[in-house]
Amino acid sequence: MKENKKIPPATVKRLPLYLQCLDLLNEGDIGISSSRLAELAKVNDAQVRRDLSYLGTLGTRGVGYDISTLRNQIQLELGLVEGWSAVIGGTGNLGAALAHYGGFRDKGFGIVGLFDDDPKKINSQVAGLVIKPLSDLEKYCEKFNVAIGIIATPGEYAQGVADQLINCGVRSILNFAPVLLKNTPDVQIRSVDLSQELQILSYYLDRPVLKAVD
Amino acid sequence: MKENKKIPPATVKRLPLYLQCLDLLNEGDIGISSSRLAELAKVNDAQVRRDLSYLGTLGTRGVGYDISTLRNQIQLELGLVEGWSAVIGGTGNLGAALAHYGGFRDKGFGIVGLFDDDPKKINSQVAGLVIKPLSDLEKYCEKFNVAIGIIATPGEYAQGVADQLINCGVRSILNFAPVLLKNTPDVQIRSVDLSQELQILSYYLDRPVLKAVD
DNA sequence: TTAAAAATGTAATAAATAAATACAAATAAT
DNA sequence: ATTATTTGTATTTATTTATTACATTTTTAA
Repeated sequence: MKENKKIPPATVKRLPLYLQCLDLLNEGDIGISSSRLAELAKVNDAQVRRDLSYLGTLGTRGVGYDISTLRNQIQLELGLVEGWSAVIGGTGNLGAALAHYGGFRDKGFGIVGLFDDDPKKINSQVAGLVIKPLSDLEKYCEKFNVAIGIIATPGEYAQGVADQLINCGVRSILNFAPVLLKNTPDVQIRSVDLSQELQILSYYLDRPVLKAVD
Repeated sequence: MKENKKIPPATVKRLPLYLQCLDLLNEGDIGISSSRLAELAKVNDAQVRRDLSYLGTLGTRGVGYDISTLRNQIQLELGLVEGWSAVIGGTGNLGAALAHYGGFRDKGFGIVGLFDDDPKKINSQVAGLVIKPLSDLEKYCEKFNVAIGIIATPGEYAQGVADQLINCGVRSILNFAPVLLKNTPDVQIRSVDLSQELQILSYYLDRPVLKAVD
């Protein structure tokens, strides 16, 4: 368990963004300045330096940051080098999309199981994985030491799947179902609601002057 | 165009949440108090009252809020009654998932076109819609008065699709590709990066004591 | 009829976040 | 050597968000 350096949530949110920006650079590039990174990430350059300073003294005065050091340190801080295993509950279109999504594996997350309770789907394959019934969840969690559960079921099944995940020891859940999951102590739940995002966009649709924030 | 009442972004973000919570209530329920709604939405009850007060004087002191009035007013404020048309660019797994996703139609958004430049996909059907080449985008935008573009392509094509959408007069974009789109004046861009969400979750995975914020 | 309870609306305050400024310290370039 | 560059960080300022507190209104009930 890492000690709690207490990086502000707003900074944690920007770290993946910085990582993304670093991937835009040319292969040959060695270093980058805070101002250049700020430009790519569309934030203030002092903010970049402040954010990065939470990870330690990474840069060199008068020079800038070494790109590969920066990438490594951010990945380390975010825990992207731990090889976390994840499972996906729900294998409809969204579940399948997530299973195929290369972005997860690129970032060090391995999808080790797909689960669904629809008899028509069980034992069929998606993205090279055989869909299993949720009753097999515990077995998988033990075998692969699953750290993350991704919920992609219709709303009405989401809480049930969450309960089973938590019951199997999963302590981090990324929820794509359009429901608010119950809070459980020591369980981190992060929800992404596609329709809510569209609704927020809709508000600003009529009001081009206003600027939405993240 | 609506006048700019300037509702704080944090409030705009919670309005869809309140709408979701209202849908959880029993059919028979007529009214709801700020504290009950706060409990469902997991926020402070004063926050609920403050948020709702931006929409006008909706409640009755000593009584609470009329559920259907509340629902109507939030929908009105968010522009969910305008029947916006949307198109989806990119018809891979994620695009298909979004095309099938009922949550959009439920909230008043109509998907009127699917676009992809992969010859193997053009003219095939997904969710009852025929996939068209992006060269047809302009025609569709005129015909259906498309207000929203949803980008679900791989990262490398996202900016190109965005440019075409903007060129066709689309002024609101919901981007699911893992790239930062260029800012364009008067164009609202909202990005959802699935892998970034997972990375943020990953940070908190090792630090159960800390509490993530949205 | 009056008093107590319930609940909103909002002013005032507090907390968190973000942005800007400033500058010493380290490095590189001339 | 001197100048220019750039980090790291302290300090300040501004902005946004969240919370507290309470007057006001309505309902309930004694």
